[in-house]
Amino acid sequence: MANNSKFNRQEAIHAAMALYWEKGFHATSMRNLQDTIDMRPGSIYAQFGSKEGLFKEAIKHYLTMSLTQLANSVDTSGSKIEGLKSFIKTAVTRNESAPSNMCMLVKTISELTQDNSALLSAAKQALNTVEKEFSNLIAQAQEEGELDKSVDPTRLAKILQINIMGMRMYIQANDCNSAEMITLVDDIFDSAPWKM
Amino acid sequence: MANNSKFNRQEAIHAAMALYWEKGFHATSMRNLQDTIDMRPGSIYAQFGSKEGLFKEAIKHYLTMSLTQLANSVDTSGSKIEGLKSFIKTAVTRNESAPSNMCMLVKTISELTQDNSALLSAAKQALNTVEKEFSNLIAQAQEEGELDKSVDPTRLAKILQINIMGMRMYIQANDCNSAEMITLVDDIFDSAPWKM
DNA sequence: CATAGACATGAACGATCGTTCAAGTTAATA
DNA sequence: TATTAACTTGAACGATCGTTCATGTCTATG
Repeated sequence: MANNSKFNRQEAIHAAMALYWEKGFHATSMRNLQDTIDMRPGSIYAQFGSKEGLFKEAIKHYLTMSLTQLANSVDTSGSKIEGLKSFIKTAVTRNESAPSNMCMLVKTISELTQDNSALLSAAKQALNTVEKEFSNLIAQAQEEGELDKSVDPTRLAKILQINIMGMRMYIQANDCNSAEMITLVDDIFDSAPWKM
Repeated sequence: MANNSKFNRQEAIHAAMALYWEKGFHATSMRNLQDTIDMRPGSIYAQFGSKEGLFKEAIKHYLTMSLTQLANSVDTSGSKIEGLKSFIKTAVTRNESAPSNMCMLVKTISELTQDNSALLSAAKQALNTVEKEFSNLIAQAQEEGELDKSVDPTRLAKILQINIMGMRMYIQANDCNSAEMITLVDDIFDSAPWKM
């Protein structure tokens, strides 16, 4: 073996993810990626097979990051519901340093068609995993007496997803100030049918 | 003058809109468009100037269609609120014959970056026009005693937009059955803070 | 019938796309 | 130190991109 230490796979995937997240799949060219992750075409193709292969890795990495962030939120808050709330508030708060204010999975699902069916279903599945984790946390909160048992965790998770997607999309579409957005978030948290 | 009768500008724009709507801006090539709207490159560029120019026309046309559909909904229902509700229910109902289940403006705002700033702001502005029309209808409903005056029309319009965006995005992301979706829609309509 | 001018045509342009691969470089092993 | 295998490199490929323009086609007018 030889010459096998230089490159850091995780760093490359992370940088690629950031670029794909910002520009979307089609607007990101392999030459953009070459510059950003500082690898030459041969190495990229040896490692990831194709533009699609690298995108798949980017999605996987994005999902891992999201689930880790959610878990950290819960740990820090010491409460399932408060952790979930905090995670969601972060998601719907403008962040200039992030590649985009939208969820990368949502952007992908919005952009791609059946012409890239593998990537499309990978993104859908990842988003579903997040929703399932919401649902798990809600169920656990109920077991721990933190939340009324009358609401269906699956259903509540769904409604949360819809609201997060809507709010992030709204932020993308309007250059609204964050104070205004926070008020809206509070409204939505306070409103039926979930009462969190 | 001569040879000036053949081509129908509106038909061309309509067909182009459908293709852009389905595939998005970047994934739609001029050759795709040539085939779909049955025009040769020279004619397209004479009429629309560029790929961006044609997209701009597509957005304009989409906005016109949307506002017309909303007005028709209100006329048919004979009530501002019922018309608005019916318009929204149609929007969040799966429609296999439409180019996409998402709003073309939202798709565009999600896809594009500052690299296409003219198109991006055109889409944002169009979406804002729709929201303003929601707000107008709500205010009129209040004047006519159809809706409680305690809610702020601007604010309610915003919340409606957020929910529509969220629901349509959710439909795109999940291959959920429409019955399930309709129940969710009803839930959201029935829930605070708007009580429609 | 000839002319003029508006419009349609599609071959072709340079640029860039995703991708390949022969050649070079590196470091562990014999 | 020579060998070997893992890994990097970047020139180059054919395809396709958005766009241009010389040429052809058509019809209203003189």
